[in-house]
Amino acid sequence: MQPLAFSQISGRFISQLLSRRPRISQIKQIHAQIIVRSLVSARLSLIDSLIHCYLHSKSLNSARILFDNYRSSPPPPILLWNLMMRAYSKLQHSSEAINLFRLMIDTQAKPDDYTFTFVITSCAHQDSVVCGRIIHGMALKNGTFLNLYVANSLIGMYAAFARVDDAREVFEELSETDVFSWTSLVSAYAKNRDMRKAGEVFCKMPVRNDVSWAVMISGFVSSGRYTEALRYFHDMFPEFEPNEAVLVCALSACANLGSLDQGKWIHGYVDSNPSLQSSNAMTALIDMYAKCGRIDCAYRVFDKIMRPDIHNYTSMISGLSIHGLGEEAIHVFQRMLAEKLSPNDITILGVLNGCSHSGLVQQGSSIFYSMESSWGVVPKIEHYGCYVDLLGRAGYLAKAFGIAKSMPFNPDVVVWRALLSACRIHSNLSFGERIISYLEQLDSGSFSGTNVLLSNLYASLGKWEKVTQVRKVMGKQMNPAGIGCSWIEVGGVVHEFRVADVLHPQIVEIREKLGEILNRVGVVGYAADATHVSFDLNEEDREQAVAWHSEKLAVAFGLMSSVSGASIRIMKNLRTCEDCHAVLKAISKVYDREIIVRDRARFHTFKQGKCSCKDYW
DNA sequence: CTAGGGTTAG
Repeated sequence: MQPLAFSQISGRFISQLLSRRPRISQIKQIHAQIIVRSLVSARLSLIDSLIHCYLHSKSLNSARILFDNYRSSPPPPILLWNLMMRAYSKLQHSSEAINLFRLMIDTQAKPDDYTFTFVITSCAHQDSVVCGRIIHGMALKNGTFLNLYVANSLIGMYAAFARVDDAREVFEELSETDVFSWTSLVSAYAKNRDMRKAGEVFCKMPVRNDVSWAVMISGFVSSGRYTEALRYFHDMFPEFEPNEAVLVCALSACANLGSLDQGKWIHGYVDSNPSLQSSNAMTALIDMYAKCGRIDCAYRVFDKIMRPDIHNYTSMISGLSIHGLGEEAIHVFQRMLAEKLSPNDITILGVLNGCSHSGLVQQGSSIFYSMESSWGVVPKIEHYGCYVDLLGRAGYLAKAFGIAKSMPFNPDVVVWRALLSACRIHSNLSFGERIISYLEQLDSGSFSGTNVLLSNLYASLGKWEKVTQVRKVMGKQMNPAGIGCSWIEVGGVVHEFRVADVLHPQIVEIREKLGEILNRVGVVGYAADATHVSFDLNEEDREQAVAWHSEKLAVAFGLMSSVSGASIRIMKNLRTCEDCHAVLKAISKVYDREIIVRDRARFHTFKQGKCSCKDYW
């Protein structure tokens, strides 16, 4: 810390010093000098500047103490109230900003347009819309018409709560609008998962900017419409350069689609723009590579980061975990601890997940039981779910069940499913049926995922009449669009396949190729298993449906297009069925190809007739 | 030496 030279102190000199926004250590020295030399009474505005500087250096408490002293007499100017509120809202202390607003009203100070914009922005971060509605009313009473800034923050506030009608109402009342008003309205529809309406408003916008595009792209990503997200991403060129937020969203879309080629292209774009090389972008790149099956590339991005932060570490650890590299995940976790970085709840979820899939019961248990005392992370239900999964997979069914029953949460579908899955792995029918009774009591919406597990449990025990029974129920409940969907990326284009698909333009050739594949794998002993396929079809159509199963179509297309030399990557969103597993093993052997399948968040690598994943079937 | 300082969307 450089001591300041205070030989020639005057109020004017201090005022000049403060106007240069000094660092916190210097602000404190100046503050001390103001007190020592009793400059306060001579110059009240020095206190204003001092508060300003404390806020600038994010020392809210110091600023607040000065502000509170100020409040008695004379009253602080509106500007200071506003600055305090803005600081609270910027630093995510939205409740404190609202408290201050209340205090302001109580002390008869009159809020202005700035006050309203800051406090309404804070209301957007509250749990409920109630506060925002009240303050909306006050803003209306305060002036004859709504200031554009105030109105825009109201639209943004209603957007945050997905209250499209309220947002629209404020928007319609405006006599003039700007890009903020429009973007906020688009954001309201996007938050409400209504991308059709969001798109309509987006089209009507008189002026768009990078944030408007970002809102659309992130809206598509959060409603799971990744292909459309990438289409918008491409459409924004060359009119707009994507900013960091857009790239992170686009990378997330690539990660979810397994779209490695497009992900690589974005990586190149980031590499050539130093301004885009933020921590968030690195985190998204690591995640993208990991989820596209390229843990080696993820590692390379991670290793280039000078001082990885907690988010970089978290995505690296989670990436290793979904690749079944539990030991490696723990290794990176320990490296992170050695760097004096404290894990957050997601980091711990990542490590536990890694332990779970690698059978590291000791390490996982130790992390689970010490997470609160060591790092102050209170276990959430997800952590219990992960731990139950860890114990269950390792065969400690009774212990896992005990945790599920005694944890401080009511077990949810995820926890019961983890147990049910463990019952399947360890062929424990009696435990499985007990868990099913718990699952049925939960009465929570869709049971399709549960029924898949249940039917697989019965199948693994050879109880075929039970399998048929469950499949019948499933056929009635399941959304046909949500099942049996696989996709593969070839040359930057994602090709999607469904059971009994006829939509693909090259479907005839793909079908031919599939016929050839099935003939060749028949020789090494693969026989299609009709019990796991397309339950809503009649017996007659089953034989064909077996041949048309979505993963097979994707693989056939991959072989036809010679994807990435030796390896074929398929991404899918449903559990790999036994039949698919068998055919992929056979194909990897006959065609001498490496086939990587991503099933939800897990990778299975098929190589020379074997699968890397031990715990699966 | 006083005035001015401060706004909204992902």
